Amino acid sequence: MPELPEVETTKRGIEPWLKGATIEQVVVRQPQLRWPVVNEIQQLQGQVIQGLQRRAKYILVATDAGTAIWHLGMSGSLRLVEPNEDTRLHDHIDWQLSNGKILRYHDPRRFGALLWLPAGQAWQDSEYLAHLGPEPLSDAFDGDYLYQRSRGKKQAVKTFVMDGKVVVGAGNIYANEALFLAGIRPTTAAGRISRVRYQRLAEHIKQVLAAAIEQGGTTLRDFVGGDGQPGYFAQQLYVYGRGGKPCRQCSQTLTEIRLGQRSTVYCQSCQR
DNA sequence: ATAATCACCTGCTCGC
DNA sequence: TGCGAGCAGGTGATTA
Repeated sequence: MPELPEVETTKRGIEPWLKGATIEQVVVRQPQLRWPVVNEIQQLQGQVIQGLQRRAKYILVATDAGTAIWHLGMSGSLRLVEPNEDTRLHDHIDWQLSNGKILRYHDPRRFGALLWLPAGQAWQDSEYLAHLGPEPLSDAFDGDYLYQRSRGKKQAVKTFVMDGKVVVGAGNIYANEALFLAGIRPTTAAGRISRVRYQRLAEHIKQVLAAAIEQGGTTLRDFVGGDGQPGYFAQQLYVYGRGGKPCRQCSQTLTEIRLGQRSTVYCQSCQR
């Protein structure tokens, strides 16, 4: 489920129930995730949650003892459940909260993670976060930045913008969409795209992510009781998942290829 | 250094 | 109906 808009929506959805609550118990049923859940994670017990932050697709939970860092991987989800709700297959971690709720982590593919950063180390310096590129919705990210970073690169522009060291949050769906909206063919070498075209691309990356975050707020607002499964606003996608179907702008059949092992869809007429 | 590929893991869909 | 192949929203490690 999680691209950046889904992670942001998750963060916003759970924050009201987490902030100010005490973590009474941490239950780890399956520690073998992307990285093993360390025993030190138990230091969360008894801690008051000071607040939540998102950096890239990571959700940071701050306490006086340290910071817990969630990553949802490809199939992870976090939601609040009532204490009497039975656990299901792949419900790997629970946080029992002082307000009676349980924060429950579910992740069939186990590509996600729960990391522990002891107090005293700034999370920006964490080995998992230090190398990350700018946030796409920040002022640090714009067309000039993409232009400068891409000079001399022969890599396809799509894999370039999906590289978290360049910019975070441009996952496969939104990279496909932003490239369509910017009229740029995903296979074009990153180093051969003009400044002006990168300015358009950066704007569309911002726009498509912001719009999805806005929708996420309405589509999966209910993190208590609901099943927490978001949609991808499929009705609004121009290219992702639409290979072989007609372009919504010009009706030409959309082309689907694989780029860096990821499904890539574009319009040969609208994207040059 | 750069760019492409592999690997982690389960579940679902598709074609035979 | 069953079964293998291929694919899925991420990203660090490994290979050319």
